Amino acid sequence: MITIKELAKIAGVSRGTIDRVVNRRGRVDKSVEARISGIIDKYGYKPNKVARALVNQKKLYVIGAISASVNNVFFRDVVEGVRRAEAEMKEFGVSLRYREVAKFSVPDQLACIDEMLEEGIDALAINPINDEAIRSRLKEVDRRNIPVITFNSDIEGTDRLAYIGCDYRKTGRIAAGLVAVSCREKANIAVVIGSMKSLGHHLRMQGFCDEIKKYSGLKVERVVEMYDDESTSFEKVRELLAEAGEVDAFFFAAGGKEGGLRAIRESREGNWPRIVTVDIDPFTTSCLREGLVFATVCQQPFVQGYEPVKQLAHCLLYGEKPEKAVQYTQAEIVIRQSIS
Amino acid sequence: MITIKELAKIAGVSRGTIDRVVNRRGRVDKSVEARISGIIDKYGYKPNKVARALVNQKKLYVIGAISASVNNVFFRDVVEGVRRAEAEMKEFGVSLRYREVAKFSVPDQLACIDEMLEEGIDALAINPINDEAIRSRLKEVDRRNIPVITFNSDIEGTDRLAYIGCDYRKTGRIAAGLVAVSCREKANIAVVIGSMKSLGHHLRMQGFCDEIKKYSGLKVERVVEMYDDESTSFEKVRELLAEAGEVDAFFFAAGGKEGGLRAIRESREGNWPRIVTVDIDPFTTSCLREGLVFATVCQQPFVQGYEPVKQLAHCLLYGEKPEKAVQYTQAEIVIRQSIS
DNA sequence: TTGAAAGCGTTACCAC
DNA sequence: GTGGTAACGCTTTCAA
Repeated sequence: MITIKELAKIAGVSRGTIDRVVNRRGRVDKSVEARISGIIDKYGYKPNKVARALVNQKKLYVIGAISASVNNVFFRDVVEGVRRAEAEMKEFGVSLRYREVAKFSVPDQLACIDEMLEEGIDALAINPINDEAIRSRLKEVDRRNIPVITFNSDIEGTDRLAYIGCDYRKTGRIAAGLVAVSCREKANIAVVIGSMKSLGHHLRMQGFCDEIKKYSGLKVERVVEMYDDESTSFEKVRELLAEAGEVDAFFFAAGGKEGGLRAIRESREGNWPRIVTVDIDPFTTSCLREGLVFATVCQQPFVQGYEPVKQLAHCLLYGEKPEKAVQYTQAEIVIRQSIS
Repeated sequence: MITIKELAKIAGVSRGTIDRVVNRRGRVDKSVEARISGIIDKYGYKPNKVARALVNQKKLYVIGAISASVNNVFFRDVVEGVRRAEAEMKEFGVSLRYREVAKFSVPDQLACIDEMLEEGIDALAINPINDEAIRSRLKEVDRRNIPVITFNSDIEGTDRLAYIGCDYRKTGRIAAGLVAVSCREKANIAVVIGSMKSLGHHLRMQGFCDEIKKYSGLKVERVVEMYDDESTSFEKVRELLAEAGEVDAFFFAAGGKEGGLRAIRESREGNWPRIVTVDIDPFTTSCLREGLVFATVCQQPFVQGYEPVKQLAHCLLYGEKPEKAVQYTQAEIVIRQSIS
């Protein structure tokens, strides 16, 4: 590994000049710059990360993190991941500014971004609402040379360094596979979803339906929206059960499944339909334990909190950009025996 | 974060002396040592990892890695993990010496350890055979102050820093859960295992049987050993099918499942029993695709290669010991929809 | 047993 | 534009 010092001797210039070229700081003569660039390539010089980190420790970096969620049990694990990354990076002079905003409020999220910008952040991890105003604000963030990583849900048309989160369509397909395994012959299936307008939910449902079609005998008979609301979920599922009484399997494709699950539990004791959900929380865990839910497909919420912060820190500290722009978290199948 | 320099000033000694105390290098007056230890605690001094790494880069560390396996498909992913860690740590002056030895040959493994010891290694990652001779040799390794991490299988009675690998019993339990989901009412189950004498296989079977017992109607009727040999596997499974013809589900609890699966595929076209396996390889993947195998429980082979090397490197570079002595890899359920 | 000083590879700053 | 030098926090070496 060649060092900046050796390179300087070879090029017959000072380390300062090499440094300016390597880090594109400007104030270097065009011709000199070209010559040095050549030498850098020739010798394959790569700045030493450790030495770089040592000097950079003096700086105090602030990473902003914004979750679009309040009181969502899913985000507890995300926060844990964020905190873990924070703890690990603390000794390298990286600190964190974490904030949660209401799930679907564009103005809130906008205000939050502005606030952070004002307070001063060096990088941003955000679970963005896929909205025009947010998009243009994130472009502004990028213009200020603040690196951005999105997590949990993505937003098109910005220069975010990476998206780290669920492959929604795949989650749906896997859920379908699980339902299929548990229903040998024929089955009527109901899908309970948050909102058709949510891109993630929509993709999940598509993946699910596409896959179910491959099994003759299986049919998605009903799709119910419950707007992430427990009581709506409860009511709609109860209606569904009363109506025909012929639902053999359920797929709960979003949060807010508690209401619906309670409705099922109450309605037909002992003779439950086959149920697959997404994500896990204490309630789902108890449902797995008692056998009401037989599988749930999770999306590594911890990783969704941990990785964005970690990768942004590495970006600030060592100038390392994420290798992959789209990093899907694993679609983890959890059954009763997986827990504890 | 207080530095060694400041501490030296406070204690009224030189940095050298602090360094000697912190790193237990000896040659420090007893009373001085006690006093300085007190100050270190009081100010909560922790050596700066980055600075430490910077100086230590001059050193060239060698990590030895030994897998007990030749031509095993499973270990391809392990090797990938090892290589990845190697690549990442290379720039920090860590190099790797990787070797594979025949699966059950104690003399081979012993010879391999000795060889490495002679060539000179600074740390050892090993997939040990659980044997008395190996155990005592690993104790010798420890006596030489060479940190050891075991992976894939553990060995009792040594001072290995950590074990990183599968929770065999849990894998068995999860497999049982999957079989149970797919067999609604009654079912006769056959378990195909490598060898009862292998601790891992044994635990897996126990976990499986314990869990199956919880489902009335399900019964483990037969357990077959095939000694990790494809043709034995083929023959024994064929016999089994011919014999009674009443096996509703199979659990292949070890590698060498290819023979057995072929036997099933040939025997009853279209009307296959429910099959769960462990681990994944191209053959298993194709079985998942065609629907012969409906689920396989994997154990993150990549992680089993990556983490030991990475953690040993951190140990050498920063003096960081693994936080947990037993690090189970995730028991990952894979179905057709999980792949590609 | 202890201290002083050099050095690791980088960045930042101040002259020129 | 460019060069020289100090500094980051630690380990190592040599001298006392």
